[in-house]
Amino acid sequence: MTDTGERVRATEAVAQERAKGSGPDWQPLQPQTLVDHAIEAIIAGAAAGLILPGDRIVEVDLARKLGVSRVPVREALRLLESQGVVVSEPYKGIRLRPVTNERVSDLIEARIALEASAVVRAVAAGRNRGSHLDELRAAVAEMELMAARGSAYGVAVADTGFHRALCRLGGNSVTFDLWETLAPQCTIIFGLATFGKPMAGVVEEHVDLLAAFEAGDIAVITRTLDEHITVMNHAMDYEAIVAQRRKERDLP
Amino acid sequence: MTDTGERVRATEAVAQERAKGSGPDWQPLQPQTLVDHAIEAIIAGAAAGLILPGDRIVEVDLARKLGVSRVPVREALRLLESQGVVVSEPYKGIRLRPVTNERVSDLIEARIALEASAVVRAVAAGRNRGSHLDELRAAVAEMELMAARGSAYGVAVADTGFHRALCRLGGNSVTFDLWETLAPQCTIIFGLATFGKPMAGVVEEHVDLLAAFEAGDIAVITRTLDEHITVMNHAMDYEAIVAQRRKERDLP
DNA sequence: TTTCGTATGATTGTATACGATCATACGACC
DNA sequence: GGTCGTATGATCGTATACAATCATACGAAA
Repeated sequence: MTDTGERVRATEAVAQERAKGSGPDWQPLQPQTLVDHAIEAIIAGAAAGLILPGDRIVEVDLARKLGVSRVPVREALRLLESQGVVVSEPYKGIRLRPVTNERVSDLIEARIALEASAVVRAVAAGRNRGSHLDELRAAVAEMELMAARGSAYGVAVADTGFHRALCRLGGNSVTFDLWETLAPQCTIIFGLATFGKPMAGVVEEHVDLLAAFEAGDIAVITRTLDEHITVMNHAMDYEAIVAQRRKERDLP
Repeated sequence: MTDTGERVRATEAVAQERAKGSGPDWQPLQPQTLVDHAIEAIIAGAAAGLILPGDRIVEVDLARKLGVSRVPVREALRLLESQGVVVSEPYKGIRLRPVTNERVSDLIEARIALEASAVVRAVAAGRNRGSHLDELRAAVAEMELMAARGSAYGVAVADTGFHRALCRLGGNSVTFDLWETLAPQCTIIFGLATFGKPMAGVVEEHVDLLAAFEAGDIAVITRTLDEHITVMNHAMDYEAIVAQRRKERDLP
């Protein structure tokens, strides 16, 4: 049984444990340091639009807002920098990474590449049948529920869960960790875009994806994944969305 | 022209600039903070076997050895943690990530997946001809030179350069950054393994790879890349190598 | 003998204080 | 008027000091 050894947030750690299928086991609880809290807060703040892509992030301000000193904030920012969430220039400052349509496209493409690799491996290992699909099915069900309720956020969360589970089934912990690296950035971007229109279509797409996965038809899976790209990418102008958000915020 | 915005070491930044082919341009020089030095030192130390996988890393000791305070060391370790080079448990300690054969295999597989994705995109964009190949050719030449000199380390460096260039030609900065994330771990592992035997074979493989790339034959490229995996993976027992190193170090 | 409570040293997490660097603005000099 | 030197406030980088936590060892009580 592979253990990534990474530190993960408590909620995810639980989900990860559940996914192993070996029943509810004791989870060696990890202390939540202020660094972890800071990381989560920054991502959440970015996804909520409190800080917009390109915005300056001043350590002391952020530290004051979070009620901690600069040190944990700095360490959190360093970690986020290595994930590409923020960009930093020594002695000049840190800012939330600006969003360009090209970057969004690259981000999605990279994510798809990782997932495709994972899927191929999962199918090769026969992890595309039976109880292995439990988590995927649950995610789809959740997605349908949230779509019915009209909760775009809920759909987005379930969507992320689906792809995460898919990636984990590949069994390659490195690939999975890389995927996790990308996840926060996706959260931020899609959070800003409110994941607006499709909803119903998205759900259906995942149903298809799941079916193709169970059938082991890699060509179909790859094609379906690729459609994600084109839809996500050409359907929205993320730069415009950010500009719009900025205008809304700066005027009143 | 895309700018990843990441902080990179000066030497790499220069190479990156050169690779753009737009002539020697002014490089906006980046201050080298102690954090950067610490990162480099840790990776170098690990690759040189000063610290072995699984070894405890005590902040204050490392800080003393590097002649700096704990803060930059901590930040460096945070960054390396997010890259998977070290693992950390709050209040308990940080250690160099233990090496298992499975992990090495996963690492290589993930890297190959990224490179394959990049290659497909590079070929699709027509960046597999003419001056785009300059850097690749240079890397192969360097490899041949180093092989002739019998410098395993030199070959390894050139090898890394080749694959980095290949990945960059894909034009997806996210994919490239992910690849860079994996690079230090590969450096450490292959550094320990001394990259021993093949040498001549490795050089030849890259010549083939380059030819296939120029021909745009994706199937051949993929297959050649996959051979890397199996060779690297099944040819060596990394766990045994580390154990051997440890024994050598602990006894005298 | 086993188990539990407590003390102790080591190590990490966090806060504060200080030094280094940058961007900007202003005024002197040409 | 333009260019350069210099001052100033803001911000980041680093060092030091203190608090929190852990692993271990030791001893008392059952």
